[in-house]
Amino acid sequence: MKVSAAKKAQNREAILAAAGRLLREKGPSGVGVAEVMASAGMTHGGFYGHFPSREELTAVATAQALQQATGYLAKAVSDLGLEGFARQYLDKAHLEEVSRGCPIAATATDIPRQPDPIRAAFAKGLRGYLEAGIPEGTDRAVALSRHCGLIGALILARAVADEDRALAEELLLAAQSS
Amino acid sequence: MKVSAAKKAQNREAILAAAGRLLREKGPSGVGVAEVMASAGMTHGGFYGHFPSREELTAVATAQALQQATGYLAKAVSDLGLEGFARQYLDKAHLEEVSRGCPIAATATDIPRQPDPIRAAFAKGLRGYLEAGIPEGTDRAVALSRHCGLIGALILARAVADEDRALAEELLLAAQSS
DNA sequence: TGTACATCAGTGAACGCGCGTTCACTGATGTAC
DNA sequence: TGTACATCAGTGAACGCGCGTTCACTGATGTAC
Repeated sequence: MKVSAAKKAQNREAILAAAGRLLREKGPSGVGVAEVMASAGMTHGGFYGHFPSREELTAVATAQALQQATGYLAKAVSDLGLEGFARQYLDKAHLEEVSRGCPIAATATDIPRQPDPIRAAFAKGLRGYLEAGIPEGTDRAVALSRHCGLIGALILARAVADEDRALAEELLLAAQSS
Repeated sequence: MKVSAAKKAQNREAILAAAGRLLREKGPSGVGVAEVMASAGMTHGGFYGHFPSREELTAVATAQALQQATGYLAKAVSDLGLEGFARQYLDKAHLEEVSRGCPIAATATDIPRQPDPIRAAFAKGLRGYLEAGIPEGTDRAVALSRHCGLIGALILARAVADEDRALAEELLLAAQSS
């Protein structure tokens, strides 16, 4: 059952959207062909008409996720400044919003174990993200360090959120005021 | 071929040591029964005489790794102060020393996806680690925030170390003087 | 101290399951006339 | 505009592989006498 070219493009977007969600929820090795395709409303066999391999899909999804995050960051910093962004980033709601939240905090420790294309996509994406997160007139090192603190706090808070909610919220709050 | 009780205890330690290494290198789901046992000089079948399941081994290895890190942190903070520890923690050498380096920076984003016992071991271990990392007379929130920054910087630096070494080193340096 | 025997730590084959990938097939699309 | 046909997107069965777990077996340990 062939589908129209427009529908095929739409299916590719659905696959990528599902991969982006799974990437954040389960990490790069949690992006499974069968689950992604089911989540996009198809069966697994059709996957290879869209991407040459699971690895390639994961790399594209990684690049896309970091681009989305960069766009969001750039807008927030320009609208609210770095500290305004920090307040949003460290909001308690971000603890639970894993599947559509920051892809860096969701996957960072998995990256060194991934194959080349995924690591490359992440490295390129992270550089773009950080460059976009340095407001005019802010010292570069200070801003970089600030982003390390924000991302680190969210990662640690999420790691303990289920078992030690108090510590999770304390970390978010502590990182808020630098 | 039964072995002596002393040898059995020694084998258990070898299994745990191998698991601790693999935990840091490949994450909690990278602690595989066959690889751990081979690395400890045995075959996989004997594993279940030491631990009831792969999951239980991973939980014990996680608890042990965080205890080791806490011991190291406590000593460094008492000898060098928090900023002295920070300089050691952010040393370039720590980028490569994954298998015997900080287990938090090696596994943190994997933790929310792990089963209960592993998450519990991590949460308990992280609280202990952080409490041990607040020097006398230092504001609690400031110290917590500082640890978020250190761990976040190492995680991000490692994520890009292979593809963008300059950024990796810049992040370590930026986080040093925060 | 020496001997006979029960115990049990580790071996390696086997099983079930999930997952990435392949492939013959189907039937709707879109093109050539 | 209508018809005939080639194309090709998606289906679902099948394959190979790795991994966690089980189990019958072996032979060294350590205990009872």
